[in-house]
Amino acid sequence: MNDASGESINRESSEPVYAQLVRILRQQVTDGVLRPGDQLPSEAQLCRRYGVSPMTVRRVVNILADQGVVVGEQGRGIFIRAVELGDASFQLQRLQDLVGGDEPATVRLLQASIAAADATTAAKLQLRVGERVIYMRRLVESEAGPVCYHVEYLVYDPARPVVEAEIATTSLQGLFGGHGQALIKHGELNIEAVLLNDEETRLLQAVAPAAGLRIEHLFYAYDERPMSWGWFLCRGDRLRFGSRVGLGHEHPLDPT
Amino acid sequence: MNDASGESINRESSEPVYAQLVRILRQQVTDGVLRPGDQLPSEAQLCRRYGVSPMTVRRVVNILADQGVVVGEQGRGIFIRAVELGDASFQLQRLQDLVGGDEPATVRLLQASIAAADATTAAKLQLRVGERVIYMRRLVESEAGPVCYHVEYLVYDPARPVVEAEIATTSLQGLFGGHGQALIKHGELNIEAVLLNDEETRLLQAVAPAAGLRIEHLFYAYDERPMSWGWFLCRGDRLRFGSRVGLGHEHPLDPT
DNA sequence: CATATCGGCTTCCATAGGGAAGCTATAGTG
DNA sequence: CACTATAGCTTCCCTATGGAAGCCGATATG
Repeated sequence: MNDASGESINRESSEPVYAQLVRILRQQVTDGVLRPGDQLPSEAQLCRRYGVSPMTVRRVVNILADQGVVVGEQGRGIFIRAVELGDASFQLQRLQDLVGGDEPATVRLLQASIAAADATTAAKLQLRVGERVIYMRRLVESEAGPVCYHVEYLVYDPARPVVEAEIATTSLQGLFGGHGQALIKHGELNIEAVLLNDEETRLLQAVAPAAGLRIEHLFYAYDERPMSWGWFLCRGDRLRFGSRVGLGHEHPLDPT
Repeated sequence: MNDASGESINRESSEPVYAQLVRILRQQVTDGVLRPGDQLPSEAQLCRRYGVSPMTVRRVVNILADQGVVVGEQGRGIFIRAVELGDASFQLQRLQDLVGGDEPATVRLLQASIAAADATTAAKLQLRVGERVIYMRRLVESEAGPVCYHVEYLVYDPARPVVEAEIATTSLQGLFGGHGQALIKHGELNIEAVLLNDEETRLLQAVAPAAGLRIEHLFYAYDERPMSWGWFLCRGDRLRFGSRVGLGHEHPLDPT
């Protein structure tokens, strides 16, 4: 009450105390009350000021720290971090949102066949040239036209027959969600800009020469053997990844 | 001791208990002991099993949860999450690392002059057409040749004269780190694939037609007014962003 | 048999308190 | 004056405990 420094904790709210405090402190940063380089009140002071326990304050500081808002230096204090260009990160999730946003995009299966691995594919999937792979091509279409062209090579394993559902996947959710039956242990992604070749240009109904975003993916099964290699090819003018740094907006890692 | 289920907590280690437990549980996931959909032992069980306090277990679970390894459902349990394509995120930090990795890239200032804002620039910077802006062009070069072309428009504010240091920035660190003197409140980033125009092709010593990655940035000052607009243009074949999903590797958010 | 209640489990939140390690400025010593 | 020791602050870690809210199955009741 004698403290005119803004909001205080509402004990009745359904919002947890720690979340409230995170919000309050973030707000002070966006309002410019706290600026990069400034020192936060010490944890003990925050306890008194907001009437919460040390553990709660500790938790709040931890959250703010790995949100990149503050940085703590043992024995010195907690300081507001300056915004850096390198903080930006692009979530692949956005691709799903973007395309699935207005009108849920449909996925059309262009081809699904069994082929022999060529040199490149064999190298990626750690097979010998000529071994059998499942070759699939899909086209993601929104109402505005084709957006994304997806090529994928799957290791053909008679012991683990590829389920129909896998091939017939016709939703982006299917492509993004559990690939197969959650057989994937981990994956490596690469993103780069490329020139579309003739076929790609035609499929995406672009005008040559056209640039595209190529998102390559390589997934490994639980036995650490490559399982799927492929890439998404998106028209440069129809797909854009956005990101934000600093505050003045909701943090991507925020809950709810 | 009677518990053969792997590692236990080392009380003497300098590694904090919570960090050890995080590591142990992650390891169990990568080893396949715990698989997507599996339920973790309850928090109480984890306490007994590893001889740590409930609060510590709670903290561990929180960390794993926002690392995306597990997901907790109130009243039911904590479950291992399946790897999803959408989990991938590309850190702009990598650009800095990539170029600054082997041989630190140099930044050459091609131009720095005062110009009148055209329609596009004025719109971005919320100025009127014709108002003065600082126009800068930089070329980032590694020993392998030009990598990145940077164009930037700064609002010309006589009250806040642009420091020499700002213009003379010749290191990537300078470009990425504190832009100016940490005047930036927040920024918006966009990444897309584009065709290089003639000048860009020439500067980057590419062969037309060539594709490039365009990273556009728009920075706001603390008064919420745009302050800087520009973009990085990188040769598609010289820059690639990598990312990983799932385990079997160190998590990007891990400390130290 | 169908339905409702309850008890035991779960995740989650918050508190109070104690202690280790690190920084800094001050007081004391040569 | 130069240098050292110390006291008081800081972040950071961990424990022990209690309670809220949600899920689920067993038990009792119509």
